[in-house]
Amino acid sequence: MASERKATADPARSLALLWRTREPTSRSAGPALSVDRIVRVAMDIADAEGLDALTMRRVGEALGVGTMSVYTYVPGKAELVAVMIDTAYGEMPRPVVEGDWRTRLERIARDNLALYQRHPWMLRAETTRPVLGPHLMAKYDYELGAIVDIGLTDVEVDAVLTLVLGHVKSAARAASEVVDLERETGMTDGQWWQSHAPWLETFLKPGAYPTASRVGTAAGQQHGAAYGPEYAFEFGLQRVLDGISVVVAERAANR
Amino acid sequence: MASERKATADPARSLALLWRTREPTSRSAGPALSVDRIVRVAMDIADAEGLDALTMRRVGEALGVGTMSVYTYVPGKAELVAVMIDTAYGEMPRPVVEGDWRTRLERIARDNLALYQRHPWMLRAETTRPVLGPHLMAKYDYELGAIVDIGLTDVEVDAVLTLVLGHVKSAARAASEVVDLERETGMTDGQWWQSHAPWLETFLKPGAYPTASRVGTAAGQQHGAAYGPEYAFEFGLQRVLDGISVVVAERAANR
DNA sequence: CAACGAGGCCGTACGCCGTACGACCGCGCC
DNA sequence: GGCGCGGTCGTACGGCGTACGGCCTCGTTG
Repeated sequence: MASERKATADPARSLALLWRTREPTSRSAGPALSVDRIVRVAMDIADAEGLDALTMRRVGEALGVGTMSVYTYVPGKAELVAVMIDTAYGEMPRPVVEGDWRTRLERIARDNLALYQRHPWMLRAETTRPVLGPHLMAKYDYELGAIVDIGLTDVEVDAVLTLVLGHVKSAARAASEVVDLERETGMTDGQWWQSHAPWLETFLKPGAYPTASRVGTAAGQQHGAAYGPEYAFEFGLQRVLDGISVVVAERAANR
Repeated sequence: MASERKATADPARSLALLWRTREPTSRSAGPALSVDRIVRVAMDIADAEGLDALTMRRVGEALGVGTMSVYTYVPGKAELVAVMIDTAYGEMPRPVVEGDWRTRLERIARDNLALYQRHPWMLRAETTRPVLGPHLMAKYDYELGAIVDIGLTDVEVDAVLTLVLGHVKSAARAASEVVDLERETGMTDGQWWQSHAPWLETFLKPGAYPTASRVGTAAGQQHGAAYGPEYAFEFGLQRVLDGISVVVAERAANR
């Protein structure tokens, strides 16, 4: 539990960490640790085993160092996760994409999905307030740049991006949950359904919830698993882009 | 951390709990506790103070009972949260709404938003696999019923609902994060920005990220806070519904 | 060249958490 | 009247994040 929330009374410290403001040590042999080494190791752990496996003890261990040494460089776990998030944003490509806004926005959606697939722990990290690191800024700037000129107001442009990124996160979360529950239980999604279905039928009065049964079954058969996260992503993304097209076209007509 | 994931090796037990299959005790004086009392108290705690404040010790205390007594009725915390979720679904209205599908779907979105506002902890509870309780089934059936007849396939109908509910959850989460960080830090969103902005400007090279700065400022000024969760909800909802309209119209034309 | 002080390192300990285990106890049933 | 069982719960264990204070090392200074 305890959450990844920052208790952070001190914005200066948190931001300095994110932006790596740090006078280099004058010592000849530099310190054994660094924020970057810590972050790299922490991301490796979280990528491989999930956020729950990321403990401060574990990080120290992986670095061959005492647990508390980590605290020399990072005020606490919440701040560590914040730096990890900003670092992950920094890994994203920011290509200049040819084509219309829809192509560009779709590309942004797919890049964000890929990010979440590479770092599923980002979906569970609760940030409450934006991280405000340099890479988030760069990402935000880049993504806005792809759609600033589509004829909407600045406020609307921001809302469009929020909408698309929100959809990506939703879909990514659904997909990720399937994956890591399989890891935890050792059962595939299909096996899980097969083990629950007989019991569920016991409780369910026959004929109850006809719509739910029919649609649920149809959806379950269509996709291999009971839920088709990739389908949900694609379908939803096209709907969202269609919806954005409607306003864009409206504005173009009224100009 | 430790997450609200169910370790649940035993589907029978979990489902029996959800569906309240329990032969009434023959004892004269019934037991002091019950699943319902536990769930009610737990929801009160979570509603008032958030999921982090919901501990088994706390639940026992609120019931005037030893911590471990709770485990007589509930296999563990994860299952407790699952029952809480299903119970919350049971509270939702399921009116027969007059009007077209868009009206009905919009109503569903607003009802779900209201649910999350009443029980923000639902946004943090990680369920990985659907809860499969009676009230979730009823909710799913009801919501599908509002849109089964719009001319899409069953699979698409399911995807439409997933899309809309996903948007609601995204927006609700954004709104909730603002609220409970204010509670935690004792600062409003505006105050938080004011305390961070000067530091951020220190790090930011002037002229860097022009688009982000302009759009971010515009969005910040438009809404009272730096982020306008209600606006994001409304804007996104209309876009999503517009997008759905496009397919619906397409199908109607091709029929 | 010796003394100092600061910065990096980290062992120990505290207060939380979820929950396994086994003891106690009072009631309904044979 | 004795038994068994369901409800209750005290204690304890292993894990977590992290506060605190000591130690050791090394560049700096007199």
